[in-house]
Amino acid sequence: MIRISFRQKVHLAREEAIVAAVKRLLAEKGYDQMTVDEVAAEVGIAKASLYKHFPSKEALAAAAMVQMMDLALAQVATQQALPDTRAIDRLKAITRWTLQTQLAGEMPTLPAENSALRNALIAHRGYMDGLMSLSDQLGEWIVQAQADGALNPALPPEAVLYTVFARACDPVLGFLKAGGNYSDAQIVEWVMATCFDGLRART
Amino acid sequence: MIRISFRQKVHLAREEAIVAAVKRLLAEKGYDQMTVDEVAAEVGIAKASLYKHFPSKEALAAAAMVQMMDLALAQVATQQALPDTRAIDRLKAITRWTLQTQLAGEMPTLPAENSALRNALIAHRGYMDGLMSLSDQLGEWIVQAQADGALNPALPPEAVLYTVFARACDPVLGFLKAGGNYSDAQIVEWVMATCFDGLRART
DNA sequence: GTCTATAAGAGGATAGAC
DNA sequence: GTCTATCCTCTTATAGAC
Repeated sequence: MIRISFRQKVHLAREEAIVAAVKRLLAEKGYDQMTVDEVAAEVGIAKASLYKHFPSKEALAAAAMVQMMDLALAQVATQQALPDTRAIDRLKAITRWTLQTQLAGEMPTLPAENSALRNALIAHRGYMDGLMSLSDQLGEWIVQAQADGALNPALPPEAVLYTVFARACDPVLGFLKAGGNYSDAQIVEWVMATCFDGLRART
Repeated sequence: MIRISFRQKVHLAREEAIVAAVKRLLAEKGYDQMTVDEVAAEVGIAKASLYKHFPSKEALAAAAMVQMMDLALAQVATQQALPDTRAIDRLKAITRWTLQTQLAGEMPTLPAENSALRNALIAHRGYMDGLMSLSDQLGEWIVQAQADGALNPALPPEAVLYTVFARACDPVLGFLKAGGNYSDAQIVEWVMATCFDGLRART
């Protein structure tokens, strides 16, 4: 029993190492430019061994995306647990976490419109469940924040939701960071400001 | 002489057809997923003939990007020619054109962080000249609009510039369009609103 | 389950006839 | 300059020994 349990632990640890490598490479290069050879090299095992754990490159990427989804849901749960917090502040907290994660190079790029990965994710139950759950939760906060008069009520909640999601792949972060003139914290605050307050001056 | 001129016209017309096909495919699938075979098929010529006009896939894409840059510069010139127009309104007009173009499926996706295309573009004089010119012009408007009290003066002009550029690949447009519930015009106005006025309610 | 070696195929680029 | 046919590299995926 102990021996099997130990093997399972090793097995799980290896899979976690694989997913961690995929997450990093996905964030760095995107799905198309990430090769399975690179993943194997980064983990330090042979490519054929990778395929014993995951049946395809798509499955590899999907596992990484599911883990990101879980992290996002954990952030939501954290906000949920805070009492007496306004919906708008919860939304901002999630958005800030998203920006910080992307800036740290730990946010796998979301699949572009017509990626092969997109189809794999749509067919992936765990990922879609997470996405629905996340959308539902954020949707509630959005409606609440609009009722509170904190969010522009003229925008459909759907549009607000997508705008928050899109921060996960906002290229502005990378552009500003590439300049090298600003701290990560400063960049995050500026993008938060453009997102929630807009470019126009507030009177 | 006439014969040569005629041949040149045919040559130019063919190259324009090629670039048009590339622009469309680039907008539809992105650089990585666009194949040279597809381009040749869409133009209706053999792949080897394509390579008589452009030496590589990168050059093909660069030509399309240069044409988009020229279109953007033409929009800027149009705004420039309008007398008595506020800088903020010129910026908004350019942004709106960008959104409309993307929504119409005519905006080649900008190269992601580490694309092979990105390096080709950085080495491309015509593209970089256009980009500089565009940045300078928009930069002037941004500074002017901040001085007018129309744009948030706390944001570095750089951040505003990148935020406007990023509208060219904003996934929110595609998400909202995929829902099928809203007109293109409505979608554009909502994204314009989130961009300039932000998500928060204006008091 | 890990490895080495290799199949299978896509896709960028070119040779050479016309 | 256009075509057909081909080359060659890269990449996903698998076979088969251990």
